[in-house]
Amino acid sequence: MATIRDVAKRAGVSVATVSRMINGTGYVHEDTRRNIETAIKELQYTPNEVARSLYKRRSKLTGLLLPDITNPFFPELARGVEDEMQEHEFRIIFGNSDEDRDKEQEYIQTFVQNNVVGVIASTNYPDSDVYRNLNIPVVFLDRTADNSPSVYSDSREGGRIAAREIIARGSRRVTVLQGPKHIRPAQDRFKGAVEMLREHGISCSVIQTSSFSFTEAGTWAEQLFREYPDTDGVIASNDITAAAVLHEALRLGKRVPEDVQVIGFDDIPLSRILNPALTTIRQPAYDMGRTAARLLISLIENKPLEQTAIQMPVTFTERDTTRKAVE
Amino acid sequence: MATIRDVAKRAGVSVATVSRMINGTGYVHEDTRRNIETAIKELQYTPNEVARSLYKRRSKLTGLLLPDITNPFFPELARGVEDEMQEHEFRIIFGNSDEDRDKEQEYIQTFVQNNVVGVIASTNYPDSDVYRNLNIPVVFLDRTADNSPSVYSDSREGGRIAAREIIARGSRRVTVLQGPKHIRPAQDRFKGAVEMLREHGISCSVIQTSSFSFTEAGTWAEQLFREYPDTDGVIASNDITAAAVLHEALRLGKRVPEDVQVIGFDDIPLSRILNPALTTIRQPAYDMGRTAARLLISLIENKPLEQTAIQMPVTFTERDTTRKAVE
DNA sequence: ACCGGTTGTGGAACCGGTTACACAGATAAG
DNA sequence: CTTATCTGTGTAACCGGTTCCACAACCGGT
Repeated sequence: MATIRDVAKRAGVSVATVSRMINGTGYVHEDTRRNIETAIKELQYTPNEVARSLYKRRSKLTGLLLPDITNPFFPELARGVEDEMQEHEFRIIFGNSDEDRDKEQEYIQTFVQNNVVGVIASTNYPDSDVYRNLNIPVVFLDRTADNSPSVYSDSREGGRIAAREIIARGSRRVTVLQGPKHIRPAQDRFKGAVEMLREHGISCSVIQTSSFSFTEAGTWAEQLFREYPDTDGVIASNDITAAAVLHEALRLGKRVPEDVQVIGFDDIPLSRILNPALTTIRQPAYDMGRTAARLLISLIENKPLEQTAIQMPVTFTERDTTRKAVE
Repeated sequence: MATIRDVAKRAGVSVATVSRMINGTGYVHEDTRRNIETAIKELQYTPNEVARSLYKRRSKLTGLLLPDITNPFFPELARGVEDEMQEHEFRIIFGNSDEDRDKEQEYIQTFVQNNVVGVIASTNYPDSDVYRNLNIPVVFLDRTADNSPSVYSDSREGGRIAAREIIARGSRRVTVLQGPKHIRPAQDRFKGAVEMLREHGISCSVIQTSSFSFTEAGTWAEQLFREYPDTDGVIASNDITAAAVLHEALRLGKRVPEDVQVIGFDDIPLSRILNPALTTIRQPAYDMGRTAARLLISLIENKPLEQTAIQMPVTFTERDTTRKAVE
């Protein structure tokens, strides 16, 4: 690997001049510039980012912390983040937290040890010391913290919409899947749904789930129809569990949406491919990722900002697991 | 951020001693050790990995290059890689290549600029100069290159199995989805399937697809049933396209598996949740990721290896989009 | 001819670690 | 008692960049 000194020697100048030429800071004579350029080409020189980062105390790296890339909602976020970062020459150190505080802390620590310039985190503990003591910008993604930069969607409203729509379409014995206790957005969705159900005087059954994993989702679905066999409407806590519920309902010979309606949450790519296609509350995941990255970059560059807590719209996406609304 | 000099000053020793104590190299008196430990705690010191990396010319970072994290097959790989790396204290710089040579090259370059110790890449161009000139270990994942360390599965055999099983279950007018031209495993699956079909004297129709995206998958599915309406068996190039085919078949009122059988490839998590659940050729994605990471780590640590090209088994996973085999 | 500003360049300190080397005291062996 | 070895520590060079500062040549204006 060629160093800046090799280039300097070959071009017959000092390292300072090479550095200035590369970074476009300070004066460099046209002839010198050409010499350096050819030297760089001949040696296939590329600057060592580590050395740069050490002196400047800031790299071109950012940290991205997500609960679990295996949950199809997160790759969308990740991709949005990545694309935006990529366009601004930032790179990403990535980690899965599994919603685990220790793992999360460990990652954040290695992020700072590597001089990252900023962090995007999807965490349940935005108020923890780990973040408070960080002296680089952090953007919370899919999660909120008061007064902190964040990009999230209105889960409570999403829950309300789901309930409103399922009621409007005739379900009266609704079961709501509560979602993992420690995951804020899941709880907010749940609250929103229950709230709206109550406002309409409709009582509901509840199934408490403790993860979003594909394998366990089937279990909740079975439990649901075992405990509440006459359910005629299910509000799931995300699309994965909704898909499992749908699967189980059909397995039991129920017709969807005629006998049971199902509404999911997220609108992951697979939802439109299910049979019947899943009605769901859409979060614009990819855009959320991009927006979070954009926000972080602004923070990094100290740009003035109108708002740093960005709420994204949640939309009712009507497909085939719900009936037509009665006017 | 506290530096090693701060710690040294506080503990009343030199930086060399602190460094030795932290790294467990050389002698350190028990009393001195305790002093340093408390100093570290009081200052909340963590070593700057960038400085380390600069001197040692190797970091604790590895590069992971995948085509598109949005394709549900890759998060499984990524997760496998991440978990194994995590357990060995390595971190990951991540990038999506979109199967694009330039983007790929750009990422590899920034990987080396950041002193990564190794790279895991899922690329269509394993023989390109980018990799040949790399003087750090590379493991190709989901792709092969002769004599290079790689972890992949036997796509051709997978294709053969898919064809064999769909024939055994009675399909005679089979359509094979070819998959993107530049993606090796997709072509191998295709070849395997066509080969086996020919061996059984069964001719087949072919639909050429050019991506694995969710949005376009629907288009290929429509085209398939438009051009070959009497198809009674579909061998898809992966589970996403299979899901789209399944969706379209049902939309057209065909019964699956009675009228049309469908076999996918990959066995992504969603496959078992589809209705009917998708029969597919399984690749052990998570394990592949883990294995690749393990292999890379061995390479990094210069461990002697029996084999560096690791082929993973591909298994026929029978679910409900195929009929029972006739004996 | 003199002065101030612009242009162009190099030397050297610095970022925060690691490690080669020197050295001193203690201990063990002969 | 001498010498070799082990223990424990500090000084300073080094990794590969960036930047401060000094300095020289050149320019135009007075």
